[in-house]
Amino acid sequence: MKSFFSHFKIQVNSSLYLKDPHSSELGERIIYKSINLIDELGFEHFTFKKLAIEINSTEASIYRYFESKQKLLFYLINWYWCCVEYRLVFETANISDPRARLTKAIHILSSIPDGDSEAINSVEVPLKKLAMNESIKVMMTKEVDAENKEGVFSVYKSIVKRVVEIIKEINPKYPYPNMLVSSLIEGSNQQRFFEAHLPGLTNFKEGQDQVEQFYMDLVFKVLMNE
Amino acid sequence: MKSFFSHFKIQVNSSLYLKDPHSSELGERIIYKSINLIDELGFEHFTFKKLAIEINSTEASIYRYFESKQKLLFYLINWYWCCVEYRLVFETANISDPRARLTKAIHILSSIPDGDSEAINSVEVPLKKLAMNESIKVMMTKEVDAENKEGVFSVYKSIVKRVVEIIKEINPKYPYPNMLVSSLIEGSNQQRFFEAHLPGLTNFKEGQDQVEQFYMDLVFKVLMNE
DNA sequence: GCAAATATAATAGTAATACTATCATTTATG
DNA sequence: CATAAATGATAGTATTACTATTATATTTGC
Repeated sequence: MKSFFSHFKIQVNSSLYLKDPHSSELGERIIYKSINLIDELGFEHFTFKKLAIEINSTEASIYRYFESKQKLLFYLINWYWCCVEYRLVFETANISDPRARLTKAIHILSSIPDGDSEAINSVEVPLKKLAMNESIKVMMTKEVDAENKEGVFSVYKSIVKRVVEIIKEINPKYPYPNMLVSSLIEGSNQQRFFEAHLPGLTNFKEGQDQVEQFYMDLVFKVLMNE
Repeated sequence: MKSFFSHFKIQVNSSLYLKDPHSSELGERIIYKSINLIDELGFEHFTFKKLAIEINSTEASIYRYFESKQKLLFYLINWYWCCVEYRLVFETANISDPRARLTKAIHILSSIPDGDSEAINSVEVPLKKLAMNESIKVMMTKEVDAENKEGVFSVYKSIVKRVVEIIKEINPKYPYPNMLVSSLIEGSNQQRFFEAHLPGLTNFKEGQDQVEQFYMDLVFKVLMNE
């Protein structure tokens, strides 16, 4: 159990920072404040200058922690992915029925966690919102291959792999488990964006989590054996 | 039939340009060259300055046609959406079986068209690649609500609506047709990006269009009545 | 408690970006 | 051929995404 815990100590890939932001008070101010500020401005309008003003510091100081705003966003997204993997492991650990485990996994991947009862820390919910609205912009770039080589996507891949394993228990013949999981993760983020801004592309209903229900229905139907 | 054709004369929403690029030779050089250049550099590294050099013109001249590079990209994406709607209407027009019509629609939405036999013009294929890799970056921004009000998404919504109608013929009780279609459109683009750069998230197989097959399988299973 | 190391702040500077403005020149049109 | 319209050439601004330098705090090791 020891190696298990050490794996889940929320430790973001060190290629994403120049200096560990958790190692100092300024570092913590940088990451905590950037979550709000990116959310507020949108990543395009977010700058280190604006962040520096918010935390009463300077651009130069922030650059000692992160080499670019893209890396900072990747850091935050990785932090979120670490939260998700943690929950995925612990919340499915003692469920023996693979279908119940998959239900739990779909919930974790597609819903916005309840801050009080589900989130493992105070930033999981705001991080989820960041990942939802901004992550795809730093993923779908020309730099993706270089970043992949640095290991930026290892946690993400590990999450997909874990859920794929559950799917294989339920229907080992299903030919597209990886695509099903990755399209669920990214698709649910996008559907929530659409719900908020382009509801005509969705089947929005007040007071119901249509996104989670949509994917719950979809995944189980797709895995049905004929 | 006349009003039909006039609807499909590839006419991109006029809120997207200051001066119609199809009205002059320079305008056409701008849009044709920008397709290649955005694809080559990625939208983040694409600038009007670089485009101006490529077409032997100036930044100022390009700004007479498009108020920003975002609007230019939206213009190109809308152009692509117009191609897709055109094909969607004409290629399904005389198919009576709704399942065969849906098969065709999924093909049009999820595949990369064959330049010789399928594309309706010389830019559909490069436009598809642009839409695939870059569209989400201008869609998921803080400006989306303003752009939506200007009608930038009307063709996109119309495409979704057309496919939703087919789905309703096949299974009128299915509760999430809009989400199914919009997740298919965006998801297939992303899955193709993953295939190329993060194949571990997919079920890539040499020589097969796994993306189209994945969605073909998925949509029909999801629409099955119990 | 003090020196040395380290972290941060303050400031300055650069090249590129995303524009706007002005004016001269070319090209199309009536 | 005159006039308008389109384009080119040039310049300029504010912002961005950094890098570099030096001064001032703050921490730590002895």
